Amino acid sequence: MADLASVAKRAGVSRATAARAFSSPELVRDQTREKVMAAARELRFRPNTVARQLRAQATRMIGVMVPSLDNPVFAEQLQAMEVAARERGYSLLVTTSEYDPARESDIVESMLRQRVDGLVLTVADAEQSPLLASLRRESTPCLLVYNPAGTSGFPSVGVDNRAASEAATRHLIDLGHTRIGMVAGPLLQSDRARQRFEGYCQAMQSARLTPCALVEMPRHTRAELAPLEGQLKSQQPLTALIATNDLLAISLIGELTRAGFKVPGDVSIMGFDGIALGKCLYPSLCTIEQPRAEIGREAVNALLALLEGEQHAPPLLAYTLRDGESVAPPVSSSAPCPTQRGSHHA
Amino acid sequence: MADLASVAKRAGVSRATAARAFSSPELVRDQTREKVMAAARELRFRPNTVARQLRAQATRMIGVMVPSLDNPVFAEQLQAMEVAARERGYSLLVTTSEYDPARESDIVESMLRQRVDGLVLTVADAEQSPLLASLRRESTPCLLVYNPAGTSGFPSVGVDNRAASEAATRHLIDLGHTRIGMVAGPLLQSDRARQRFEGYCQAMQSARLTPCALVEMPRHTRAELAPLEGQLKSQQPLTALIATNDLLAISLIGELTRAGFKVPGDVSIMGFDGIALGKCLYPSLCTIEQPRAEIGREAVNALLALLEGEQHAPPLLAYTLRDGESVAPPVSSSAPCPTQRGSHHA
DNA sequence: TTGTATGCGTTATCAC
DNA sequence: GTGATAACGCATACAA
Repeated sequence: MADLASVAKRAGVSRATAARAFSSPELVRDQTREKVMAAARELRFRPNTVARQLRAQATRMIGVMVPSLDNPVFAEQLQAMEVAARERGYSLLVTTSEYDPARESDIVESMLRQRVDGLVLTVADAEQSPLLASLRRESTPCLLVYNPAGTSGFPSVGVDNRAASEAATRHLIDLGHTRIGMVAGPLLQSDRARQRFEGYCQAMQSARLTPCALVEMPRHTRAELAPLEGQLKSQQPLTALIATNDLLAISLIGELTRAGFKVPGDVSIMGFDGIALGKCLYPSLCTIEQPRAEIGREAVNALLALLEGEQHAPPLLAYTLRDGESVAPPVSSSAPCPTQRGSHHA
Repeated sequence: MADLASVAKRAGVSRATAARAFSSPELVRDQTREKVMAAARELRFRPNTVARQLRAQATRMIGVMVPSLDNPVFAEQLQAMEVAARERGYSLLVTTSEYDPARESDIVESMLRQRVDGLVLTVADAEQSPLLASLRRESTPCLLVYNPAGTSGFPSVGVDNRAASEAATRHLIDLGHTRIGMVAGPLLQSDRARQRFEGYCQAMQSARLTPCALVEMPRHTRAELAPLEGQLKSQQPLTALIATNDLLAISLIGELTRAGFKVPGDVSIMGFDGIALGKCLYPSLCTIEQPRAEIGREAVNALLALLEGEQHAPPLLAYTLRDGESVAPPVSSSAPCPTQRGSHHA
């Protein structure tokens, strides 16, 4: 491919002038610039970003690592990041970690070798992460997304998971539920799942209710009924469940309905994340909505601010309790309803 | 950041030797290599990929452009691509076009400047694309995903949309449906939506049934009932609908149910794409499953084959008809249902 | 306003 | 086995 030198020769100017015609057109006489551009067109010249990156010691690339793109929460955030980054002239190098610490480290190492200008990461557990520990010794700016800031030392973009989960739980309590459980993915592997459980416990205790043990599902995006059997079929069955993410909640509704339970008649289901699809279902998913797009945009903005040396600590973003048809007051056990249950509700 | 020169100095060897210690260790004496590695560790040296890319005239980066990450179909494909690419030492530069031709062109131009080794694109309409036309003049290998190969001149990875849609329609016909409609996103903007409509018409005609006009939704990921009112409330209402993508199908089920229709009792709904979530719902989504992960992997493989000069034309991949609870035989119209509904819904 | 010269960090070629 | 050197394509300090 043609390079600046050949363009310069063809235009009858020096390499420096040809270069300027592209990177600082205002420094070059109109007529000269036109000559250069014409030559460039004829040669189908295309500036080589790699060379520019090497020369400039900056890539205008952001390294992004998310656990998985199979969860719309991350895909929706990434979608917003890409738009925001492109607007400001940055590109995204995108990777997925599958929550695997070894992969996390490999990925970040390769991104650092690629000399990305900054990193936007979502790790399994920010508190326990050896990766983040070693990253603190690097000079590449780094931002966490969804991970609570905690003690990691890195700024973080996201909502207050604990408070949000507490609000979700309180919402159910306010509706009259007393036997509320929480369902999570495997291993409680993520810091946010842990915080969400804490928020739940907090809300229960504040209402003088007894938190149930966390129910762990074998996969973090698809629910099964087996681990819940006991609590659903007991004398005092749970009347509401909170899932630590929407995918879990949605599949829980599916499984419960298939098994003959009414949602929300027999059991109310609440999600967490606010993925777009939740609004389109019937019953629509009642959930804590994290502003995924705003999180993505703010991650880009905050990172670029860091790059420019500002100490712009990103604020906690606001979550929203999105009401939905998957939640209703519990059917009063004192008034066993015959045919119906809350046909609608608020 | 430390460079090879400083590592070399510290190790008491030449730059060339230091470089060899990394890129071709076998060419260097064990003892020398150890010295180099030690120096590298002490200086926290990290090879600069950008310099290597410039020198090698190859980036080991693949430029990926999808319409949107808000549709799990693309996110799931991308997830698989990322894993496959990483396995083979490649990175992904990811962009979203929002189906906007101007954006498509900008994006590809910037990726070519970045000297990606190859492109994997999903465009709105491969037949009509000026972008693809101009891309044919470039030497960068390019692969289409989901777009039918058609006349674009580029190899393409995906399923036979026409045949798949025909199979979907036939499935409904075989169940006894005769009044079947198709629902699509706005503008029929995508070549695959068009093919899917053709497949539907083909199947209808083969069965001596009359295809209905395509129903266009204002958004391509969320259905509304208004455009369907006529066909659902007529004397001879439709008994089955095929959506051109799963998100549309799922939201259609939601809206219909909310409006008092039974799915599949009153109307059967069939999707297209096979996103993972469809299996978790109740009713589970009957759909044409495209092998998203396989498509992603095969896209990477086929592109890398192209890079190595092989003329590995990727084969059409197999779709699957995934059965689901959203589809059932039509209720015999000779037995008009009394209790009927349609009580609400706009 | 334009030209000259140099360096960004690596690797490949050629000697030794 | 190892060292010296050039080249990848661009942008800038400095001189004219």
